[in-house]
Amino acid sequence: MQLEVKSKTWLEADGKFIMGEHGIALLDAIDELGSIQHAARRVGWSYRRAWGYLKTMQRHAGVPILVISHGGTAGGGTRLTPQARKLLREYKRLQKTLRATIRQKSRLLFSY
Amino acid sequence: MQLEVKSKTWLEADGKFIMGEHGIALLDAIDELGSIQHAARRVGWSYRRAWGYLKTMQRHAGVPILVISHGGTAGGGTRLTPQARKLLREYKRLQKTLRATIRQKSRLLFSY
DNA sequence: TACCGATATGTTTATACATGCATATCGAGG
DNA sequence: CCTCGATATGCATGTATAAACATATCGGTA
Repeated sequence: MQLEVKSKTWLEADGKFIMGEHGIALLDAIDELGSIQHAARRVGWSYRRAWGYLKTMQRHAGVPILVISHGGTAGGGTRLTPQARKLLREYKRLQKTLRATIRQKSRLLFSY
Repeated sequence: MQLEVKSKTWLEADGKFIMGEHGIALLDAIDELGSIQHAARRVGWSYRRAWGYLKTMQRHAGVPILVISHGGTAGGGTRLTPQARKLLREYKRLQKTLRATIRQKSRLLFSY
Protein backbone atom coordinates (compact mmCIF):
# COMPACT_ATOMS: atom_id res chain seq x y z
CA MET A 1 0.00 0.00 0.00
CA GLN A 2 1.36 3.38 -1.04
CA LEU A 3 0.89 5.83 1.82
CA GLU A 4 1.77 9.44 1.11
CA VAL A 5 1.47 12.97 2.43
CA LYS A 6 -0.16 15.48 0.12
CA SER A 7 -0.24 19.23 0.46
CA LYS A 8 -1.57 22.37 -1.09
CA THR A 9 -0.31 25.88 -0.68
CA TRP A 10 -1.84 29.17 -1.66
CA LEU A 11 -1.47 32.88 -1.14
CA GLU A 12 -3.81 35.09 0.87
CA ALA A 13 -3.94 38.80 1.58
CA ASP A 14 -5.88 39.86 4.66
CA GLY A 15 -7.52 36.45 4.76
CA LYS A 16 -8.72 36.56 1.16
CA PHE A 17 -7.62 34.05 -1.45
CA ILE A 18 -5.27 35.39 -4.10
CA MET A 19 -3.94 32.41 -5.97
CA GLY A 20 -3.11 28.73 -5.68
CA GLU A 21 -1.06 26.33 -7.73
CA HIS A 22 -3.41 26.49 -10.69
CA GLY A 23 -3.14 30.26 -10.62
CA ILE A 24 0.63 29.93 -10.74
CA ALA A 25 0.39 27.74 -13.83
CA LEU A 26 -1.99 30.23 -15.42
CA LEU A 27 0.27 33.20 -14.75
CA ASP A 28 3.24 31.25 -16.07
CA ALA A 29 1.36 30.58 -19.28
CA ILE A 30 0.31 34.22 -19.58
CA ASP A 31 3.92 35.24 -19.12
CA GLU A 32 4.95 32.96 -21.93
CA LEU A 33 2.05 33.45 -24.34
CA GLY A 34 1.08 37.07 -23.70
CA SER A 35 -2.64 36.34 -23.69
CA ILE A 36 -5.26 35.18 -21.21
CA GLN A 37 -7.12 33.41 -23.99
CA HIS A 38 -4.17 31.30 -25.04
CA ALA A 39 -2.96 30.74 -21.50
CA ALA A 40 -6.36 29.42 -20.46
CA ARG A 41 -6.36 26.94 -23.31
CA ARG A 42 -2.86 25.87 -22.37
CA VAL A 43 -3.84 24.98 -18.80
CA GLY A 44 -7.16 23.45 -19.82
CA TRP A 45 -9.43 26.20 -18.54
CA SER A 46 -12.18 28.11 -20.29
CA TYR A 47 -11.47 31.78 -20.86
CA ARG A 48 -14.45 32.58 -18.64
CA ARG A 49 -12.99 30.65 -15.75
CA ALA A 50 -9.52 32.11 -16.14
CA TRP A 51 -10.89 35.60 -16.34
CA GLY A 52 -12.95 35.20 -13.17
CA TYR A 53 -9.97 33.74 -11.34
CA LEU A 54 -7.73 36.62 -12.40
CA LYS A 55 -10.39 39.16 -11.50
CA THR A 56 -10.60 38.12 -7.88
CA MET A 57 -6.83 37.75 -7.79
CA GLN A 58 -6.43 41.38 -8.88
CA ARG A 59 -9.11 42.53 -6.48
CA HIS A 60 -7.58 40.84 -3.44
CA ALA A 61 -3.91 41.39 -4.17
CA GLY A 62 -2.61 44.79 -3.29
CA VAL A 63 0.04 44.85 -5.98
CA PRO A 64 -0.76 45.12 -9.70
CA ILE A 65 -0.36 41.73 -11.36
CA LEU A 66 -1.50 42.15 -14.96
CA VAL A 67 -0.93 44.73 -17.71
CA ILE A 68 -3.80 44.40 -20.13
CA SER A 69 -4.03 45.91 -23.60
CA HIS A 70 -6.73 46.09 -26.26
CA GLY A 71 -6.71 46.36 -30.03
CA GLY A 72 -4.00 45.88 -32.59
CA THR A 73 -3.49 43.09 -35.07
CA ALA A 74 -3.34 40.59 -32.24
CA GLY A 75 -6.58 42.03 -30.83
CA GLY A 76 -4.90 42.80 -27.52
CA GLY A 77 -3.01 40.87 -24.91
CA THR A 78 -1.93 40.54 -21.29
CA ARG A 79 1.50 40.69 -19.69
CA LEU A 80 2.75 40.36 -16.13
CA THR A 81 4.09 43.18 -14.03
CA PRO A 82 7.65 42.86 -12.72
CA GLN A 83 6.22 42.43 -9.21
CA ALA A 84 4.10 39.54 -10.42
CA ARG A 85 7.14 37.87 -11.93
CA LYS A 86 9.05 38.22 -8.70
CA LEU A 87 6.11 36.85 -6.72
CA LEU A 88 5.90 33.85 -9.02
CA ARG A 89 9.60 33.17 -8.69
CA GLU A 90 9.61 33.29 -4.91
CA TYR A 91 6.41 31.32 -4.57
CA LYS A 92 7.73 28.51 -6.73
CA ARG A 93 10.94 28.44 -4.76
CA LEU A 94 8.92 28.06 -1.55
CA GLN A 95 6.84 25.26 -3.04
CA LYS A 96 9.97 23.42 -4.03
CA THR A 97 11.33 23.68 -0.51
CA LEU A 98 8.08 22.44 0.99
CA ARG A 99 7.89 19.48 -1.36
CA ALA A 100 11.43 18.52 -0.41
CA THR A 101 10.64 18.85 3.28
CA ILE A 102 7.60 16.63 2.97
CA ARG A 103 9.50 14.02 0.99
CA GLN A 104 12.27 14.02 3.55
CA LYS A 105 10.24 14.14 6.76
CA SER A 106 7.39 11.82 5.85
CA ARG A 107 9.54 8.71 5.88
CA LEU A 108 8.49 7.90 9.43
CA LEU A 109 4.87 7.74 8.37
CA PHE A 110 5.60 4.94 5.96
CA SER A 111 6.93 2.45 8.46
CA TYR A 112 3.83 0.26 8.59
CA MET B 1 -1.53 44.64 3.53
CA GLN B 2 -0.99 41.31 5.23
CA LEU B 3 0.30 38.82 2.65
CA GLU B 4 0.64 35.22 3.82
CA VAL B 5 1.21 31.70 2.61
CA LYS B 6 -1.40 29.14 3.64
CA SER B 7 -1.21 25.40 3.36
CA LYS B 8 -3.12 22.21 3.91
CA THR B 9 -1.77 18.73 4.31
CA TRP B 10 -3.51 15.38 4.24
CA LEU B 11 -2.85 11.69 3.99
CA GLU B 12 -3.60 9.48 1.00
CA ALA B 13 -3.20 5.79 0.30
CA ASP B 14 -3.05 4.76 -3.34
CA GLY B 15 -4.44 8.14 -4.35
CA LYS B 16 -7.45 7.97 -2.03
CA PHE B 17 -8.06 10.44 0.74
CA ILE B 18 -7.58 9.07 4.25
CA MET B 19 -7.61 12.06 6.59
CA GLY B 20 -6.85 15.73 6.82
CA GLU B 21 -6.39 18.15 9.67
CA HIS B 22 -10.00 17.88 10.78
CA GLY B 23 -9.64 14.13 10.86
CA ILE B 24 -6.63 14.52 13.10
CA ALA B 25 -8.64 16.63 15.52
CA LEU B 26 -11.44 14.09 15.45
CA LEU B 27 -9.13 11.17 16.19
CA ASP B 28 -7.48 13.15 18.96
CA ALA B 29 -10.88 13.72 20.53
CA ILE B 30 -11.82 10.04 20.16
CA ASP B 31 -8.57 9.09 21.82
CA GLU B 32 -9.36 11.34 24.74
CA LEU B 33 -13.10 10.75 25.07
CA GLY B 34 -13.46 7.14 23.97
CA SER B 35 -16.52 7.79 21.85
CA ILE B 36 -17.29 8.95 18.32
CA GLN B 37 -20.46 10.64 19.58
CA HIS B 38 -18.67 12.78 22.14
CA ALA B 39 -15.67 13.44 19.90
CA ALA B 40 -17.91 14.71 17.12
CA ARG B 41 -19.58 17.14 19.49
CA ARG B 42 -16.18 18.29 20.72
CA VAL B 43 -14.99 19.23 17.23
CA GLY B 44 -18.34 20.70 16.19
CA TRP B 45 -19.41 17.92 13.82
CA SER B 46 -22.64 15.96 13.70
CA TYR B 47 -22.31 12.29 14.51
CA ARG B 48 -23.45 11.51 10.97
CA ARG B 49 -20.64 13.50 9.47
CA ALA B 50 -17.98 12.07 11.76
CA TRP B 51 -19.16 8.55 11.10
CA GLY B 52 -19.05 9.00 7.33
CA TYR B 53 -15.60 10.52 7.54
CA LEU B 54 -14.30 7.65 9.67
CA LYS B 55 -15.92 5.09 7.41
CA THR B 56 -14.05 6.19 4.31
CA MET B 57 -10.91 6.61 6.39
CA GLN B 58 -11.11 3.00 7.48
CA ARG B 59 -11.94 1.83 3.98
CA HIS B 60 -8.98 3.60 2.37
CA ALA B 61 -6.37 3.09 5.06
CA GLY B 62 -4.72 -0.29 5.02
CA VAL B 63 -4.04 -0.33 8.75
CA PRO B 64 -6.80 -0.67 11.35
CA ILE B 65 -7.52 2.69 12.96
CA LEU B 66 -10.46 2.18 15.29
CA VAL B 67 -11.51 -0.42 17.83
CA ILE B 68 -15.25 -0.21 18.18
CA SER B 69 -17.35 -1.81 20.91
CA HIS B 70 -21.07 -2.09 21.55
CA GLY B 71 -23.21 -2.46 24.64
CA GLY B 72 -22.48 -2.01 28.32
CA THR B 73 -23.56 0.75 30.65
CA ALA B 74 -21.86 3.31 28.42
CA GLY B 75 -23.66 1.88 25.39
CA GLY B 76 -20.37 1.20 23.67
CA GLY B 77 -17.41 3.24 22.60
CA THR B 78 -14.46 3.65 20.26
CA ARG B 79 -10.74 3.58 20.89
CA LEU B 80 -7.71 4.02 18.68
CA THR B 81 -5.32 1.26 17.70
CA PRO B 82 -1.65 1.68 18.65
CA GLN B 83 -0.83 2.16 14.95
CA ALA B 84 -3.34 4.99 14.75
CA ARG B 85 -1.74 6.67 17.74
CA LYS B 86 1.68 6.43 16.16
CA LEU B 87 0.34 7.77 12.87
CA LEU B 88 -1.22 10.74 14.67
CA ARG B 89 2.00 11.49 16.49
CA GLU B 90 4.17 11.44 13.37
CA TYR B 91 1.68 13.36 11.29
CA LYS B 92 1.47 16.15 13.83
CA ARG B 93 5.22 16.30 14.02
CA LEU B 94 5.38 16.71 10.24
CA GLN B 95 2.75 19.45 10.28
CA LYS B 96 4.73 21.33 12.87
CA THR B 97 7.86 21.15 10.74
CA LEU B 98 6.01 22.33 7.66
CA ARG B 99 4.46 25.26 9.47
CA ALA B 100 7.88 26.31 10.70
CA THR B 101 9.34 25.99 7.21
CA ILE B 102 6.62 28.14 5.71
CA ARG B 103 7.03 30.78 8.38
CA GLN B 104 10.75 30.84 7.86
CA LYS B 105 10.92 30.69 4.07
CA SER B 106 8.02 32.93 3.16
CA ARG B 107 9.73 36.10 4.31
CA LEU B 108 10.87 36.91 0.77
CA LEU B 109 7.28 36.96 -0.41
CA PHE B 110 6.50 39.78 1.97
CA SER B 111 8.96 42.30 0.60
CA TYR B 112 6.47 44.45 -1.31
C1' DT C 1 -13.74 53.85 -40.13
C1' DA C 2 -14.45 48.95 -40.53
C1' DC C 3 -12.33 44.70 -38.98
C1' DC C 4 -10.53 41.40 -35.99
C1' DG C 5 -9.00 39.01 -32.12
C1' DA C 6 -8.71 39.64 -27.41
C1' DT C 7 -10.78 41.30 -23.15
C1' DA C 8 -15.09 41.82 -20.20
C1' DT C 9 -19.29 40.16 -17.85
C1' DG C 10 -24.19 38.60 -16.90
C1' DT C 11 -27.02 34.54 -16.74
C1' DT C 12 -28.10 29.89 -16.46
C1' DT C 13 -27.34 25.01 -15.91
C1' DA C 14 -25.17 21.12 -13.96
C1' DT C 15 -23.23 18.76 -10.22
C1' DA C 16 -20.63 17.38 -6.48
C1' DC C 17 -20.65 17.47 -1.77
C1' DA C 18 -22.18 18.76 2.93
C1' DT C 19 -26.03 18.83 6.23
C1' DG C 20 -29.96 17.33 8.52
C1' DC C 21 -33.51 13.97 9.57
C1' DA C 22 -35.15 9.62 10.59
C1' DT C 23 -34.45 5.08 11.96
C1' DA C 24 -32.29 0.55 12.59
C1' DT C 25 -28.96 -2.20 15.13
C1' DC C 26 -25.88 -3.73 18.63
C1' DG C 27 -24.81 -6.03 23.09
C1' DA C 28 -23.07 -5.70 28.17
C1' DG C 29 -25.41 -5.02 32.41
C1' DG C 30 -29.10 -5.08 35.62
C1' DC D 1 -34.98 -10.27 28.46
C1' DC D 2 -35.39 -5.41 28.67
C1' DT D 3 -33.07 -1.03 28.84
C1' DC D 4 -29.94 2.35 27.39
C1' DG D 5 -26.48 4.83 25.11
C1' DA D 6 -23.55 4.33 21.36
C1' DT D 7 -22.74 2.69 16.70
C1' DA D 8 -24.62 2.12 11.82
C1' DT D 9 -26.85 3.75 7.55
C1' DG D 10 -30.43 5.24 4.07
C1' DC D 11 -32.46 9.20 2.15
C1' DA D 12 -33.90 13.75 1.13
C1' DT D 13 -32.50 18.42 0.87
C1' DG D 14 -29.64 22.39 0.70
C1' DT D 15 -25.68 24.87 -0.92
C1' DA D 16 -21.56 26.28 -2.85
C1' DT D 17 -18.90 25.88 -6.77
C1' DA D 18 -17.84 24.89 -11.52
C1' DA D 19 -19.06 24.44 -16.48
C1' DA D 20 -21.61 26.22 -20.41
C1' DC D 21 -23.76 29.71 -23.04
C1' DA D 22 -24.48 34.15 -24.88
C1' DT D 23 -23.12 38.67 -25.83
C1' DA D 24 -20.99 43.20 -25.29
C1' DT D 25 -16.81 46.04 -25.58
C1' DC D 26 -12.32 47.67 -26.68
C1' DG D 27 -8.95 49.97 -29.79
C1' DG D 28 -4.64 49.47 -32.81
C1' DT D 29 -4.16 48.64 -37.67
C1' DA D 30 -5.00 48.43 -42.48
